[in-house]
Amino acid sequence: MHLPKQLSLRFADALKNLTDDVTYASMIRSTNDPKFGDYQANCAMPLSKQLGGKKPRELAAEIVEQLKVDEFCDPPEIAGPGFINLRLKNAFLLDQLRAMLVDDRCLVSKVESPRRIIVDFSSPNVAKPMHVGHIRSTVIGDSLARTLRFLGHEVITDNHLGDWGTQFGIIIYGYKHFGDPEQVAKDPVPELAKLYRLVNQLIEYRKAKRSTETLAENIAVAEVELSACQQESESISDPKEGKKAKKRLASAQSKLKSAESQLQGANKKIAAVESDSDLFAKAEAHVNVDEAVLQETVKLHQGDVENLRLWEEFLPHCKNEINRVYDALSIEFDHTLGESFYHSMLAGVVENLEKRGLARDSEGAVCVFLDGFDAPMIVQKKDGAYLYATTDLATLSYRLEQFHPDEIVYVVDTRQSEHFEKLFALAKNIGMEDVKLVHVNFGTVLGEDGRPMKTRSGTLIGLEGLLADAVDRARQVVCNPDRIMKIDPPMDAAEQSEVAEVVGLGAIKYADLSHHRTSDYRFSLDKMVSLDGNTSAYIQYSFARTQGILRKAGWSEQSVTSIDPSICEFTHPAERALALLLLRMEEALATVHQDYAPNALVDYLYETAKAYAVFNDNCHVLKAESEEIATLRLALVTLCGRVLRLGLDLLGIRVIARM
RNA sequence: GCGCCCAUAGCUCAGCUGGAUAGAGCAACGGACUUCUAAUCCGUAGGUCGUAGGUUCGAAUCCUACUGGGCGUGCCA
Repeated sequence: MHLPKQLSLRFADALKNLTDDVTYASMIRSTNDPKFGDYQANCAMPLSKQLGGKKPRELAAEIVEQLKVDEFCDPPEIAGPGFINLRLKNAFLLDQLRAMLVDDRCLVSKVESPRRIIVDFSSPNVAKPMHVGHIRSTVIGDSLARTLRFLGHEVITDNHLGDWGTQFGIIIYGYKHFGDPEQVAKDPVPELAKLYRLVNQLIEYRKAKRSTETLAENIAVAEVELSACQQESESISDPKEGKKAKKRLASAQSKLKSAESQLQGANKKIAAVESDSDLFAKAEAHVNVDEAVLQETVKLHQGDVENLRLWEEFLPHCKNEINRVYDALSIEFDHTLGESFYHSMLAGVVENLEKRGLARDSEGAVCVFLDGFDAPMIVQKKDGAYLYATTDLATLSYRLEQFHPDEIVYVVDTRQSEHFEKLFALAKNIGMEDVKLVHVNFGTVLGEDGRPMKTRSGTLIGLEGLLADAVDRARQVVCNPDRIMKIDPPMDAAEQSEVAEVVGLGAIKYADLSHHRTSDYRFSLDKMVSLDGNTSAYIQYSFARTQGILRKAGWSEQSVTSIDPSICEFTHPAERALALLLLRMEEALATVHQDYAPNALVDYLYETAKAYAVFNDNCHVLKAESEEIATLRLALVTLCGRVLRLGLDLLGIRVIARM
């Protein structure tokens, strides 16, 4: 049941003598103050302007005259400049609750025309240590896939694993030069991670060494520029010119600052290596490490026997590593077709582009130049290696052939926006027009200091450790003796562990999903597991309370199937407020789909849980004024539990019966 | 240089295709537990929605300029 949609159909009828434009009929939204009813129609004001002459309030009166909503609403009221306020009839709300009790979809209807949608998400680079930044794509993508599927679409999930890139060149190089085969065989995952970090550090060191001279020059240039700007701004008397000079001065200052911090960063990397004699010796012995790593990668791609063997040996271990994280997060994929899967198709992609005259040689690389973009899309490097653009093109055509999707959703970091703009533009150029391609971008995870957490720099908290931390924190709260003694029958250790896990993992997912996907957000473990405020624990706790009441009342969820027929009114505003929210699940899910934004569902669940808390405080079930009223309240409790569980499930978050 | 994104309460963030008095949470202060689980609820306080213009009945939302920050910008992904 999507109430605004139902109402807008009625408005479309009422407006048909005034306009053909259906957008007016759809201008219905929920009110932000109950005194204006439940929903408001805002069409009268813009329409009066469109039609000219007629006053908005008069037009509103005319619309109301034509409007037939009496089975849903009390008589509409006109307010303010021309708002039409709609208040749902209590009898209607109660009918809907009764219908909802015998509907396992919480009255959320399936879409009329299901689409086949591929959701491409998570896609980590295996062999690189995973950190908190990787969790966004995974959690957002999983939630979108679940939601779209529930809405009735045919969803195919695919984890486009980075299993064929430079990181394997790094590991192979590390293994060949620094690896201890016995150690690696015994304890592959941490050993390989160690090798990755070591070689990466050597590469960074080389880069830093090479860059210091240029960086120093940059600083010198910036200093000269700055002093010139200073002199200039002092000598100018004209206020307008002075302002401009001031601006130039500020710009020069920030340029200098940025150059200095770059040099500082480089020096830090250098010092880290040179202060460690063993590391320094390695760095000296591997002066060409970056070039050599690329060579290893090229050899792998060209089918070098040794490198291919190592890749085959290492890959399963790398997959195990990330699969442990997926297991912990209860995330599954229909397909895991990594980059390596497409390797044999890449040459064909480039050939095809060349044949069509879309790609051509430029500075030794094969490039596609697209209208509206300065930089080309490089599909083959001058050393012959392919790039992610090539793989993405191969992946796209494979998916079209294999799955015939109506839509492909890429849940990928917003920093890759330009790449996807190019990819989508090129797809259009080569005739892939029938499929809707969507880049569901998301913002950066920031550290506590507000700086972006970058993949390649600094020490990062491992993802697995982070999940364990969250569960531990949750356990401390769950096992708080003061609380746990109140629970009857007592929780045994196994149940406590279960609760800790569900709450801890839920906290991490919820924290991510509660922010709008496009905004950067500040990652704070303390906050998300604090279990105060807008957190998963609050929703999970609300759910547990619904189950507690059912238990106490001696009812199972399935056995609550009706509200006493004599009930035709609410007995408390909190009952009505909760009932209305329970009927708005579909609205929330529609927004999730429309904007590919799970935070709309989070907001809805939080609102609903808050309404439930108020209801809980004011409306006693077991001590209700009459048995009939008890049936209404029991129904609300049951339905609220179902809505919260369903909503959390669509976020990929589990619930427990008590906590 | 060019392109994209962001700027909302002390802090972290919402704010739906423009709608009525801009909302939560945290932190602060004051209340409510012989409880269907107080991991809760009620109340108080906190804002020139970065600045300046524009569009109109009406702007946090759309347009322009500016300020400040982030990201990207030919051979990583």
